[in-house]
Amino acid sequence: MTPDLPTRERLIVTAATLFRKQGYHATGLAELLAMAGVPKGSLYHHFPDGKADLAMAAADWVATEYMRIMDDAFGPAADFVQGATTLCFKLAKLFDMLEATNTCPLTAMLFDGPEGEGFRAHAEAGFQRLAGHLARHGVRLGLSAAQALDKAELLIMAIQGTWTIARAQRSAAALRKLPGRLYH
Amino acid sequence: MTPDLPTRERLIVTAATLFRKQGYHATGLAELLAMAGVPKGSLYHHFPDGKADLAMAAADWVATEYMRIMDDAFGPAADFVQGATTLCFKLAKLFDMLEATNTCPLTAMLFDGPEGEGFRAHAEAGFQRLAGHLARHGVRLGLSAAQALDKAELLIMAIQGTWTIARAQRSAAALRKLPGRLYH
DNA sequence: CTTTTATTAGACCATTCGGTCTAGTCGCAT
DNA sequence: ATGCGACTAGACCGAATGGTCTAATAAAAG
Repeated sequence: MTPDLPTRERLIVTAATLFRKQGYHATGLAELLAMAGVPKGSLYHHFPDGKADLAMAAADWVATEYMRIMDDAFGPAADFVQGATTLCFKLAKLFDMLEATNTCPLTAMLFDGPEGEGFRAHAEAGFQRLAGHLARHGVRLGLSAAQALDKAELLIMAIQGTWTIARAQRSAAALRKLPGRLYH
Repeated sequence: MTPDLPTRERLIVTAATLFRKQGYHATGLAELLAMAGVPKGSLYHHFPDGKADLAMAAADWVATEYMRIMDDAFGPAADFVQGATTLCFKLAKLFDMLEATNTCPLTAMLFDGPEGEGFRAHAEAGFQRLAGHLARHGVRLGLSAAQALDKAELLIMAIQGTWTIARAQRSAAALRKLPGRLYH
């Protein structure tokens, strides 16, 4: 799993991968540690609160990755719709690369995570950050602040739901159809 | 929990409730049985394959419920957009009633369930059934078959993603805003 | 009433869960 | 070289997991 990253990073990436594929509760620590090639002691050294702590870090990592993909898609775009279209196709490609087994990065962290208010708030903040980031692209491309946030939030929500269906169907087709359906 | 239903039904309803609130893997059999007031023996009598078997039945039950709500919303509607708007508001009300802790009925069964191909296929079929059902309303309201399916699938996907966000935000506001965003 | 089938009841089991804890190892500053 | 802090290693733990099994009970049929 992901060659010679520092232990801490390797744990985060492995956790993100596994949580996205199976969910938080379906992933055992033993499985996670085996895949990361890291002993238990190291986990609790880097993440004193264990699995829940790791989930926080994984959520952050995943959100950052997501923002990077957004930038790649919207950077060269001439308008919001074009950026959104590129984003959907990029995600469809990612979906295929992950062999259709992974869930939407966002959904994984919003749906299934450690119990308790702490993580919920963290996940909500993560979504807010993502939406804000995407909205900024909208503004840059000429939308009003309100319009941009509206379009950004709708797009993220739609992608989330669509990805979930796409996984059940084992096909990225729904993701590729999304822009056409959303902006006819 | 839901007074004097036959044991089998009580198990299904309790399972659907719990899976929707916490997910499949986060729900223990002990918890489930305690809430349903049913001993273990009865579970394995009615559902020989145990938890996974019960999850199938719960998924079916939830899909049927969802279709009933769709009918309530689209039955009196004059066009698709009106029906969709009513549906979103009905779901928002349901969301509030469940104290914002539950996930979208569909998402729960698509995201987190028993391992193995069997359940995935079952969940996919459930979505297909739902989309087909909703599309039939669309056709009845004047859309072409292709248009109706497009709009039905998009609506269901958007609701799914939106509900997930709504839960993270502990507010049904996003669900109520959805129709306006989707159909400007 | 007697027999038979459907259902309930829960003790019991192996396994796995997340988490703790004590040794030991490594790199680096002195 | 020595001492120190960061990190690794994995044995170990109690609790909880899903699942099995036998005995008791209820309901229906003869």
